[in-house]
Amino acid sequence: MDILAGLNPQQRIAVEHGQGPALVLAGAGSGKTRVIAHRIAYLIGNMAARPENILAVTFTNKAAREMRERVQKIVGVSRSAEPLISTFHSFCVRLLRREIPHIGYKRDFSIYDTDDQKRLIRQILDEEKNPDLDISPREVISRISYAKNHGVSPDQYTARFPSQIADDVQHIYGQYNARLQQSNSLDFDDLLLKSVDLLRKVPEARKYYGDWYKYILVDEYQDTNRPQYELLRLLTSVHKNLFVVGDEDQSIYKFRGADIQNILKFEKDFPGARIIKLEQNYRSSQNILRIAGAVVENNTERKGKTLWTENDSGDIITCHCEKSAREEAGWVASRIREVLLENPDCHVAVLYRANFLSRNFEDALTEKGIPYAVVGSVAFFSRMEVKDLLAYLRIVFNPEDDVALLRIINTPPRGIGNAAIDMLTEAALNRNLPILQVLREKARDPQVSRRFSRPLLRFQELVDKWTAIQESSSIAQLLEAVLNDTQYREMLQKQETATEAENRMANIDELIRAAAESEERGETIADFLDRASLASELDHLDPNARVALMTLHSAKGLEFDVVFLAGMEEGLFPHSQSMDSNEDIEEERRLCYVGITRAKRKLFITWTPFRKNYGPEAGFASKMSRFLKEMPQDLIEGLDEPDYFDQRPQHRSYFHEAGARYEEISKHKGYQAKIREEELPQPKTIAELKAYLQQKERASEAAGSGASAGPVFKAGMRVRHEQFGEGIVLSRERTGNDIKLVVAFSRVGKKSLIERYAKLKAL
DNA sequence: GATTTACGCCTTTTT
DNA sequence: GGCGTAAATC
Repeated sequence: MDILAGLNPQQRIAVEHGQGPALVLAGAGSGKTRVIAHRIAYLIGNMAARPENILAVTFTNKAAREMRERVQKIVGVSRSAEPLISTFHSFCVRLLRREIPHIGYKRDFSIYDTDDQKRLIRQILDEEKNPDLDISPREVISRISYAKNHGVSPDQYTARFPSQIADDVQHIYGQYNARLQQSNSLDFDDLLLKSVDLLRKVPEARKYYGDWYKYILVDEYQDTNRPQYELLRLLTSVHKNLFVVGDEDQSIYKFRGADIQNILKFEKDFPGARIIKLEQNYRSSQNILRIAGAVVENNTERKGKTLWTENDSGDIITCHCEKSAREEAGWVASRIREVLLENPDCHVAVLYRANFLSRNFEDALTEKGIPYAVVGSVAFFSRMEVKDLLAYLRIVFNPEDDVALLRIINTPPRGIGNAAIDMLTEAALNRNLPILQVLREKARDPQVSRRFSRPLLRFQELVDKWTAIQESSSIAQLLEAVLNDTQYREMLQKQETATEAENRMANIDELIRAAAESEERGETIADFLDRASLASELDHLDPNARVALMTLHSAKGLEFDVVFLAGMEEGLFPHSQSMDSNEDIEEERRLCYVGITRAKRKLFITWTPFRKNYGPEAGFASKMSRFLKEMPQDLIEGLDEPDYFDQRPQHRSYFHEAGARYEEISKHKGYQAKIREEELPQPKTIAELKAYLQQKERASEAAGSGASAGPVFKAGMRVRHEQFGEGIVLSRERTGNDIKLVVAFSRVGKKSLIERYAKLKAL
């Protein structure tokens, strides 16, 4: 196969680029994967590069796999060396499994995913025993990750990111890092950081790998973060052959530390870099490209390129507004049915801003009998039973992995209760030892009562047994041994409903199959665990699925004949938490651009003013997304806001009210913002809204008055509860948006109740 | 120690 | 409104 055949002039220039750094600015659908694949082939075929000296980095496993297949198609499958095509994270794991002893870890380190991180953080928070420490593990994790990605160590934290909780975060951050190291474990961020660390601190390693990888190619360069950038710098310090492909208009991972500046100032970072723009789009119709371009043009943080295509102008874009999220989903499902009836081979995607939106679409599609695949709901490797079994493998593989140990120490129940676990963790903490080692001691300690030590000893013997057979048996066999010895399946049958247990057993079988397959490929237990840690749901997307449901983020890099962009409302898209700064809005806009440009032939956009929040309705009507208004209006049909009253006579009362509320409330500018802030419990009318706000003001004067009409309870009052009977109010205080009452009932004693829900009667 | 009940958090996006 | 973990209860 001729490597250069079928390439357009710009693609060809990129593929034929010689030595030195190069930046390919590739718009959506302009063939960037193609360019990388062909360049790899070109390096091997025309520049006499040895395949094993080539490293290509992608962001997802799926992209890596596809790249590998494409390269093989062009150069043919060679039995000798192949170029290394992998994600940043798996490249780092590979590097570290060989070299990490240089920086004080053991080769069989564990990888902690978000769930493991959360467990560790929670453990640390518990040990602090400090009631003033009021931070959620989630918050801590995201702050630690942010710090790590910006090269800020625990001792620099307060100085670099001052805030009210900085001291607490700094302390926990330090603890967290120490505990990770003690458990011989790395989190996702560490995989990159420790790789950088290694190459910095160990000149021989830097020289070796820098020299080894003569050509490095990076896909989706706009999404690289700082550690990734540093890693690339170190790896290219010898040959300087860094070839990156990216599109600043598709940079959507700022929240994960991606720095759009990496692509914007590439020429500064790598002097003499050649810049190549790919502007011809092969994917979408002209109309789709025009609206995509019109949206992203509103951004300032971009280099600017204009996509063009030889494709037809195509269909007009269809916008549709429904009266509820359910009906929005129903409408989408109906259109999908039409599309599939017309062309059964059509690939359709429903794209949304946040995962929780998938539910309505799943229901609607199921109702209409349309098969679909969801990306990113509950990932296979994060299912409870799968994680349990992997934790067993981890503890055999890395006996210092405390998080894995604590996960399964009493699952299934084996008589090691909370008291025993507390004793072990405390001793381990005091003596800086892995919990398993302390457990070994306590299991044989004559001072420990039999009641505690016997189960410990039995558990230890099991672990020893598995460790012993690990040498001689396959991963699948080891898993079977664990399942038998622990009676894990029996536990599921006992604890779960029949269908649930069956489901989980099927997952276990699937895991064993995956283990067997992994072994067939010649992988070790470490490879298998690494794969499980770094796998993502996207990797399992069935390419034959006609209808795919996923977030806009997951959709990057994919294409579909027909795309539905759902939930196009202010507050959802752009998301309310990304509306404060222009920088955030620009990222949301890029996300919108990504969504639009996934479509090849036809784009539908839907929204609803009356989406439910957590169950209750939002309490105000959402407005159409500003991004809709940025699109050329002549290319879209159905943009006008419909009249709800006439369309739905059968729901007249409800929608009359909702519609009236919408119109009236939107006239009162400023109220909307206020409602948002205070999370008003559903104002039904403007009068009620005003009453609420007035009452609120009075309340702030005379601190602590009630939120809604009705009797106001005070300490000392006698009250009656439907279930608990009569009692006396002891105290009344505000907690968040609610009023909490503590009432002493004569029959059932002291209870705390939420005033709004308790249905108390004054006596 | 297991089963039941309460509450708290969630809904931004992920390797 | 729903799920998972933490406390309360048996």
